Amino acid sequence: MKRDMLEDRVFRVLWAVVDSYISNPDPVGSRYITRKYGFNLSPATIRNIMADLEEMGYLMQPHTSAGRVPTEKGYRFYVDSMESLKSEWAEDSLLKDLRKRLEYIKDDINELLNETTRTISEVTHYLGIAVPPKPDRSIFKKINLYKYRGNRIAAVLITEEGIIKNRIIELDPDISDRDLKRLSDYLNSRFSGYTIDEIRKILLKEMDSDRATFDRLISRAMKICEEVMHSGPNTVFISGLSEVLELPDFSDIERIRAIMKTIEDKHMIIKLLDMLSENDGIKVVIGSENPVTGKMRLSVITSPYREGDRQVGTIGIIGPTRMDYVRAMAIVDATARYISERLSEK
Amino acid sequence: MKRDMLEDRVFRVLWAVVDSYISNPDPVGSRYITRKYGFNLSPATIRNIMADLEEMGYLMQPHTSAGRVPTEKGYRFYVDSMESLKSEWAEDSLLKDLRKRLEYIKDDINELLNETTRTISEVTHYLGIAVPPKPDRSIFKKINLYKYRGNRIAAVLITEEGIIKNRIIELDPDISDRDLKRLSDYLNSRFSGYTIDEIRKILLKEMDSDRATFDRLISRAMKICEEVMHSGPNTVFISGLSEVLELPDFSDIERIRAIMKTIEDKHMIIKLLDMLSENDGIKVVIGSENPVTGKMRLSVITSPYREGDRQVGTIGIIGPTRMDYVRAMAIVDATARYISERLSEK
DNA sequence: TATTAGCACTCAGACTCTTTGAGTGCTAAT
DNA sequence: ATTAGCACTCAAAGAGTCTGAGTGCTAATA
Repeated sequence: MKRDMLEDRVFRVLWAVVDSYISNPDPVGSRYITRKYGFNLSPATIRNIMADLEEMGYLMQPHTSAGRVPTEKGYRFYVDSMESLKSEWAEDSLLKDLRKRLEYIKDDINELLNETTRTISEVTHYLGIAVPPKPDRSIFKKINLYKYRGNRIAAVLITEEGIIKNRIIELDPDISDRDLKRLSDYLNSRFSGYTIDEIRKILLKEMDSDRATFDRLISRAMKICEEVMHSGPNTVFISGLSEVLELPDFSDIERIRAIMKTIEDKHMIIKLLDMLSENDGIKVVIGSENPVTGKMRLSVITSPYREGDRQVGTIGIIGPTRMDYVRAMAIVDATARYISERLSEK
Repeated sequence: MKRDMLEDRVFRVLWAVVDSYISNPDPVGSRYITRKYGFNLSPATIRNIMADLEEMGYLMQPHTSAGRVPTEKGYRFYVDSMESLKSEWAEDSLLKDLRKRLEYIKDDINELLNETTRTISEVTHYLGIAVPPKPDRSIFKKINLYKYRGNRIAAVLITEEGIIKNRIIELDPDISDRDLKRLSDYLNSRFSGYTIDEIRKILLKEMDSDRATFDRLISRAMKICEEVMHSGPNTVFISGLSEVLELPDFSDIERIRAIMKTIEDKHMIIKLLDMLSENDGIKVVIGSENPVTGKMRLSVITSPYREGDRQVGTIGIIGPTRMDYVRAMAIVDATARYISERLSEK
């Protein structure tokens, strides 16, 4: 009993330190805690507790005569302890605002996501990020081929989800209109209803059977599919560079550089987000919990969004580890929900 | 005669100051000039000349006991005096490299431009920028409409240039397949061969005549055209944020912030580049010569690229006013040529 | 008359030294 | 178990000094 009381108190102090540090980037001292968080204890006692917390790895001192600052472990505790209070996250007015801002955006998913990242970054002052749906798991609906300048053809692929991919492809020079028609008929009848992923697999099989090498129709079809499906560099939307630079956390030039470098390498970001979006729900990665954010003291909060019942992409936030996790999580959560709603409506 | 000699000498000193300052961001002193640029004059004389140049507005002193630094007027002189030496710009090896790097990129113009900005930024260490072709002046080739989820239709527009725009449009709910066919036939027969700009004008006229308001076919057609043509947010490709941060010119955080803000506002950049690309050839804007780069001590170098004989877009560089103009101009020039070549081949 | 040597002067930047104050850990008293 | 009290630490800010690169001016020189 006594034991429990103690522990509880210890963690309330930890919580207070994190809470204070999040809203103000100065190391937190014992006196400040007593005054502001009204434990009925003297600074000396708090000091003892803090020393314990430091030993346990939740806090650290930037230098001997300074207050304490949370370690990643400390943030982790804070975040985990918040998760149970999910219901209280929402700041209604804020979230309503959010929706309002996105409401007027047209149905184009890219525009929607782009504007989403902007909005997120504006309200949080962190980086807003969004990965658009990968076509891999979307369903082939129709492909159209047009002749285009000599030996090139333009291929337009439409999926059930409304993703439209297009690409100009160089084909053998002498393809006739009739061939083209046959080709697109073939593709449409053959693949309609499969996911892109499945189609890719089918194509691989076909390729193995040597029959394909002789059948021009199929080899052409394959080429087209390959090209169209791989087209479009994997993009991520990122906004808020200027926002993020306003944060006191990024007053160090070296740090800014490191971050820019990371951000410019979109592949890395995509990889990171992919890792996080494997299953449902909001996720928080704190600093070195993930190699990408690694040494840069960055945290990432993400949530997948759905189209119907399938999750197709991810949105999120990148910010310093000293981040207002509660607010950020609320915002990411609400935004992801809203996007899902938009994509799934009707 | 004597007069000319003098003037010539004065400007050779100016040239030397700019040249030196460009390769090394320290204010340039009189002694340094005599040693490094081998005028057969004493530092004292150079000092006199520099004082003259300062009075004429070509140079300035950061503080009394420092060397001189070029003003914008000074840079302008430098750039203008270089322009006549255009032929010597090319560093062959560099330009060949450039081409090699872009060669393997597929025919997709966006990918090409994106990679172009990357390459430029990497070799110059400044920001690489590119504006993709505006569809406004490209020629309508074909539009295809597909039914898509209830009352929406997917419209895909192909232009002669191979720009493919697509958009999902909400139309009256009860459109039949036959109507859709009629609609696309109408659009295709009516507008084929016109530029997007022209079509827009035609549409405006139609709108005036009240006949249109009653003819469903036309009003629908109009809606579709409007939506498709306006679709796609105007984008600019920008690369090299991390590169640019390595420059000594951007060791000041405030400056970085200002720049980020400018860059994030793509509309501004587009506006800027549009202003510059009105006619042919390479352009250099130095600092406050343009309101956008205004107080930020940034310079912009741009060159339009062509498709066939029409210029369709712009590529360029943004960097600090203390920029290696000659090299940068050479690179922009060569790159624009190369892009034009690629777009116009076949 | 144009150039230059010489000299006094200026000033940013680097360095050192000191002060300040917030915060700690430890010990002894409660 | 808690706390008051005290000695100690250390970053940050300020003051003073030194240095060196660079200037402008004047008087001597070619």
